[in-house]
Amino acid sequence: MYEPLINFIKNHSKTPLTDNDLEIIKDVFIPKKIRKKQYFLQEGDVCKYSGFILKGAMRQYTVDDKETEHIMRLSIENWWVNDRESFGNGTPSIYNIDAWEDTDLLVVSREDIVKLESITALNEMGRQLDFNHAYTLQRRLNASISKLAEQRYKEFSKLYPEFLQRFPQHIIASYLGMTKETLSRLRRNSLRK
Amino acid sequence: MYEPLINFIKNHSKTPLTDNDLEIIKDVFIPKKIRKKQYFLQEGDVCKYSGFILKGAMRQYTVDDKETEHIMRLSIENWWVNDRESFGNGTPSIYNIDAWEDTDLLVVSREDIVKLESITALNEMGRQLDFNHAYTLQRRLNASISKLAEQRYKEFSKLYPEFLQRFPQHIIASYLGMTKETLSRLRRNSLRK
DNA sequence: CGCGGGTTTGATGATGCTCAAGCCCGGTGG
DNA sequence: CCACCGGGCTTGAGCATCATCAAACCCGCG
Repeated sequence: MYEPLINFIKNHSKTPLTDNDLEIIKDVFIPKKIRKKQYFLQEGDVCKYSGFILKGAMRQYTVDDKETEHIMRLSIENWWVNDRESFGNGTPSIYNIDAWEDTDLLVVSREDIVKLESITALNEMGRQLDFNHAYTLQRRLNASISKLAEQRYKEFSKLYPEFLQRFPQHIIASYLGMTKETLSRLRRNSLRK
Repeated sequence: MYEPLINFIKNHSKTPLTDNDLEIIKDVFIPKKIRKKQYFLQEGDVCKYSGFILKGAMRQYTVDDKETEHIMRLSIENWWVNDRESFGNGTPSIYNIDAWEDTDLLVVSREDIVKLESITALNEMGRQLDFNHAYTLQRRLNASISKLAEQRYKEFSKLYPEFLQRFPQHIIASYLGMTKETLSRLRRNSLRK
């Protein structure tokens, strides 16, 4: 059950994991199940857990004054879920995170995170993830500012084909910063060509 | 001359700097002047330097097929300039960075960065900066996806009043993902109220 | 004085949003 | 087995927001 997590850590750090590290990890990461539509984190709460997805799919989003959801992040197997900022600083989150499918996680709590500080590989992985995250956001922001809806969709399809399978179109549309209608029309037009 | 940099590091880490650390820093960070309009980094090149601004103002941007510039980041005194991704990985950058005003920097080269690895405070600072960066991008992306031009401008003015002084409106407009005309009209309308 | 860079204004049009309706499909319960 | 329902997808009409293009203006500076 811990295999996927262990592998992920190995793939995202140079430093190998000692047996002792493994002990700690298995001790600190706890299995957790979340049913479809259940919240992992609600706006206004502090993000108490950071989770690694073993199976399932989740989404992170804000809700505006018109009750419209804006998807900030989608996660499936072998991805992490949390609000880095809230989890890191203990401040209330502005995001909601919920399960789009029934999901199995391995989670660490904020309190237990100190127990992991001695593990070099995990620190490296953390840096790597922050780095990737910033990079992804930068690309997305750039696309959002400088590209048309159709180009954004094309880039997305190339980059994350798995997501197209897992999430319905209205979710993808929101992730891309457009309405489901626009996405629908745009796909029809692409097909015609 | 190294004061601002030293202070910045102190303010962004818990670990104090030893005398030896200071030695290394003064050895590795080199003063550099960049004249207005000169490039610090050009699209396609590897970002060889990471710089800390002592005085001046710089901008980071992409240029699209219509020759339009899209500002990704603005920096003034006590900010860093670099393309984190290119500098970190040695890959060609997709960004341009140039000086908007005559600028004084302290720069580290990619080769010299290893000499800083032993300095705990700098590592902490690095994490902190990546973290802040990701957080800023997330807020910006969220705004870009879910808010109207006027709200984006208002948030920006509150968050970065210094920038309004330092950069002309067409730069701010580009940073906010709108045209200078839109920004101009929007300001007129806000005043009327 | 003329020039360059920045800002403003107006007219027009593209892009994408809103709202409303209909369709499709799989699941549920009578 | 069928009726119904909910969720998702599509389509159309009208509209808001914002971009584009072109012109004029403003002002500091050589």
